[in-house]
Amino acid sequence: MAAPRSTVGASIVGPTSALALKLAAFTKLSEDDRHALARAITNVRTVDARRDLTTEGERPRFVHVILEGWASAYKTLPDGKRQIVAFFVPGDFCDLNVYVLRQRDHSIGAVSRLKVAMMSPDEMASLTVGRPGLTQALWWEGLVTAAIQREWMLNLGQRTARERIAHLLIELYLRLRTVGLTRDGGCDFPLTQNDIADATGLTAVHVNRTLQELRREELIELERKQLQIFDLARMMDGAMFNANYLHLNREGRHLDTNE
Amino acid sequence: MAAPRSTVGASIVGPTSALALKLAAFTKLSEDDRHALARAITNVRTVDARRDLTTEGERPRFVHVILEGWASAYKTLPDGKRQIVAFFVPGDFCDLNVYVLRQRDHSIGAVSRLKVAMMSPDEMASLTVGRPGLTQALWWEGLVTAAIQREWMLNLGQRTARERIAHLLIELYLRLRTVGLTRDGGCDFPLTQNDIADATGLTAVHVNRTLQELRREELIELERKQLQIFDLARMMDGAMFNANYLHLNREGRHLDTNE
DNA sequence: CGTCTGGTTGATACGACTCAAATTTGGTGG
DNA sequence: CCACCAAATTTGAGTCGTATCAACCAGACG
Repeated sequence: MAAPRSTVGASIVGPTSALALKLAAFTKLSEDDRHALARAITNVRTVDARRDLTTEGERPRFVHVILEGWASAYKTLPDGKRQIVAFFVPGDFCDLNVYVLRQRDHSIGAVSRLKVAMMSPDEMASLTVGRPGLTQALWWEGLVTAAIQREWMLNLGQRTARERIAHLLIELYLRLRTVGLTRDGGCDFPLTQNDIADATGLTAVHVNRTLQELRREELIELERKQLQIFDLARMMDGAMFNANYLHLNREGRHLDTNE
Repeated sequence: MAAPRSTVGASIVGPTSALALKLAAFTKLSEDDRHALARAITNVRTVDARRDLTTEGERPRFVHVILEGWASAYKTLPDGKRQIVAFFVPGDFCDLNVYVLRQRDHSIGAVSRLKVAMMSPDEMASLTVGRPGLTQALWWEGLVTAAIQREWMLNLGQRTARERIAHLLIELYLRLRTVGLTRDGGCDFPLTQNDIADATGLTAVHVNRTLQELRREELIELERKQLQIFDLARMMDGAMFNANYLHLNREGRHLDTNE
């Protein structure tokens, strides 16, 4: 799998934003597409770590795109149990098209300090009209989000604790890699063991012991919010990880612009 | 919550198809919208129970709409474990927009004998062009499908066996009710205990014992593929069921046509 | 320098799994 | 209509993975 070059200097809003890099994993965007994306990022908001961006029940007015930091989408039960249903990293849309619905059925919280772009329905519309490549790329983004959700169900329902955790680490590592946020085998990893527990349906205690196991076997290193994966192949094997669901192999290459 | 009237005589393809009934839970479609939907159902395929409609890895060429019967979407692991990630009942799209992707990341199987309509990308496009109400209704359908997936994650990750199973039964009952396929408290229910197990991340043995418990408490009756829910309120309570995520309260009523 | 959040450890409990076998149901052909 | 078979459901006994509860520790921060 061809990893994008590490792009340390990539601008947040420029034509090589995380979003543009991510969409490039689907199809080669035109110069115009990339500039339209960059221009669409006007309304930027900063959110402190552990603050909520939006909460369940709210009326959705904007679509959010992560520019910096990590966010999580979660649902809670009356008895206080909490399930994280998605993580969002730079380049991800939190909720494509939601403004069609009257109320949100989940909350979105900042895992680390966030910079997010807020886009109105109108802005989204003017971004896509007359840009079929970009439109399809955005559809792709939505479909991949749904595919990730399906894989998480497989994770929650069928994998063991160890497999679930390993799977999550790998997924996030690969997603960060496509937007240039890894450097050889490692990446920022702001999740607490509690976050991992809420995402995998385990308890924090069990997550702790399982992480120790992965460390003991020298598969990973994880401390001070830094993750290092020493042997990706062995990790993927142990987690029964199949990257198909991320659809990162330029599946829209027939739409590539050749400029 | 206003349940649609039972529509025993509703035609499969007419303007009161299950699909049209379902979309009406979002917005009142125009005469033209409903006829366009009816006309779009041309390529109908019948699939025997327990046969696959499409399989993982395949190139998606069509979008499927269920006209009759139930289907499931599932993923399997190399060690043979299987997770059902969705059930589809009449009026449901199996995979809105999938043709944007090069390969499917999950399979779709017939639970019972199926009638499905197959629609090409072109047909979908000509269905929506110039019909903003219908377009938004289809977006809504996609968003609700995603919302259901999130709720299932909450189910898999945080609820007990008993809650998971009760939740699944209620969800399917309510979904069938919006397309007129229930009659006072009961509905067809073609899932085997094995299917329920694969959808809830439990074993069939445990599903069996849990169903017995629900029966013993006179909450439900389930035999010969017929489900009866005796006390929906108590069931919803016991499952911590919150119907918000189904977005059935005509959230698109501002788009209603007044003809 | 105390406080707080996140991480670690130990002991114990239980919900759900496993394996194995029996029973019932539904469908099929004679 | 009955005999037969496969699929689905049910039952029992024993086990295990993960949860629970309760301390304790380390580093970050005001």
